[in-house]
Amino acid sequence: MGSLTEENYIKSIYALSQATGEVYLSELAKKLDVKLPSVNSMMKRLATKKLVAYAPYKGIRLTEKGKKEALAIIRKHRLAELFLVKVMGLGWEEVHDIAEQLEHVNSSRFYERIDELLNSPKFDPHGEPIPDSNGKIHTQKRTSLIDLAEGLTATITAVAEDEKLFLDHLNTKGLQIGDAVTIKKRELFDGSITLQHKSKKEILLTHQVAERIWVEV
Amino acid sequence: MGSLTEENYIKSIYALSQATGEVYLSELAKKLDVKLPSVNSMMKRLATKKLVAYAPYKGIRLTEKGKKEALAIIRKHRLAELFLVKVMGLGWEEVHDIAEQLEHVNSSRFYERIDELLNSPKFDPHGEPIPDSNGKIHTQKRTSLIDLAEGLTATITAVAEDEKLFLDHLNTKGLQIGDAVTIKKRELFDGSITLQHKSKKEILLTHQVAERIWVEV
DNA sequence: ATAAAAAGTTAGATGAACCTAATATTTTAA
DNA sequence: TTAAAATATTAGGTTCATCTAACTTTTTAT
Repeated sequence: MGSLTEENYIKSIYALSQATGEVYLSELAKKLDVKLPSVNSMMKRLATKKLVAYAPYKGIRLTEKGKKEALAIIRKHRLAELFLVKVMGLGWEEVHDIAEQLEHVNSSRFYERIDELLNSPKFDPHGEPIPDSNGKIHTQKRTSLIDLAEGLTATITAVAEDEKLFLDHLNTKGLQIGDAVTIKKRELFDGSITLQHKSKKEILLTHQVAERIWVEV
Repeated sequence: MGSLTEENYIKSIYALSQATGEVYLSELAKKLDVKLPSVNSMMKRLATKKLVAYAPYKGIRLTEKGKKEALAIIRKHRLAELFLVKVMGLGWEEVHDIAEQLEHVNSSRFYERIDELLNSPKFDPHGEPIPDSNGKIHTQKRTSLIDLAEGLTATITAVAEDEKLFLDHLNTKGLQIGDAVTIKKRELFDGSITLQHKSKKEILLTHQVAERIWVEV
């Protein structure tokens, strides 16, 4: 296991390279809130440790070893989040920062027990899949609320952001994972969407919010 | 809040200065497994932060501010231990190392919830008192098993070591906090003690073990 | 009481993780 | 197609937490 800092680099590289398999050093620098030279020298170190493939002036990609480490950290993060919600009774909007710390706890026993207590869960409180202990992860095909035609009904399966502000917003709108919603109206002008919710209330979401909500039709 | 390293220094100073109010640099160095110059320079730093009182060639003592910080860490450690045992179902012999990591988690919400779930507990799984959120701690007068006369019956209230090897040993002997024991025989030759246990079994403890078990008559 | 042992200090070095300033390479767009 | 913008690198410096080697102060024991 690497240092806390190394783990955070690995995790961010994994997250940012999801789409293309690669990250720019500058993206990483921004995400981690450090300057480019810091990223540059860390990449050299992670490259000698065979955790990333890195050639000067080229994008960064994780090696298999690097991916495995990333998934182990993500597993711990998501197990921790679910544990904090289900066992400790915290809200889904307040668990991210705590899980950021718990994900670095080095104890297989601790995470074994969490996994047992939660009965080997498949998804975290935000609907994100939890990698299994071998790093296998179910990546579902994802449909966003903004891709649904008017009149369609769908179930919320996940949300794209694990940030307090966003989740607080969903709380005030009364939306949760598992909720069924029907598209009442899509505004052409600003992309906002009106939903019919199980609570019978109509809910207005801006495009910015709706695109971050994943559903299953 | 200081760094992880600083927190570990503070905690060790507190533990080692319990008896006399002071620690030698060399004791600290031994406990933390670092060399004397490391301790020396850290003490200068903690002194400028007003966490320790320290004069060259003199012993170290915590300031009030330092004590408060130490007690906050100890509170987190002991709450974590009890949580790991009571809520997560781990054994008292395996929670120390995990609690060493959890005690550095920076989240009042997390510890608030643990405290609530455990109903503001007063003692950790080893019988050590848990400081309250203001750092107030109940230090009980302590009687060791080796101080009891033959024929007396007492209840185990705490054990002096939070180390796997010691606790494993107590587990094999079948001893737990809360157990009632009667002193059957004290051997003058080697200080060992034979107990009558609630399980009706006789248990032989060496002096080394018996002196680490606290009881209430 | 003084010499040896124990305890503590200072100086200078190292590696991790960061920084700024200067420079080089690659991409993009006039 | 070349100049500007974006991206990446190098050089050299900082702080934290550690080290070794050399030295000083205090304690202890003959």
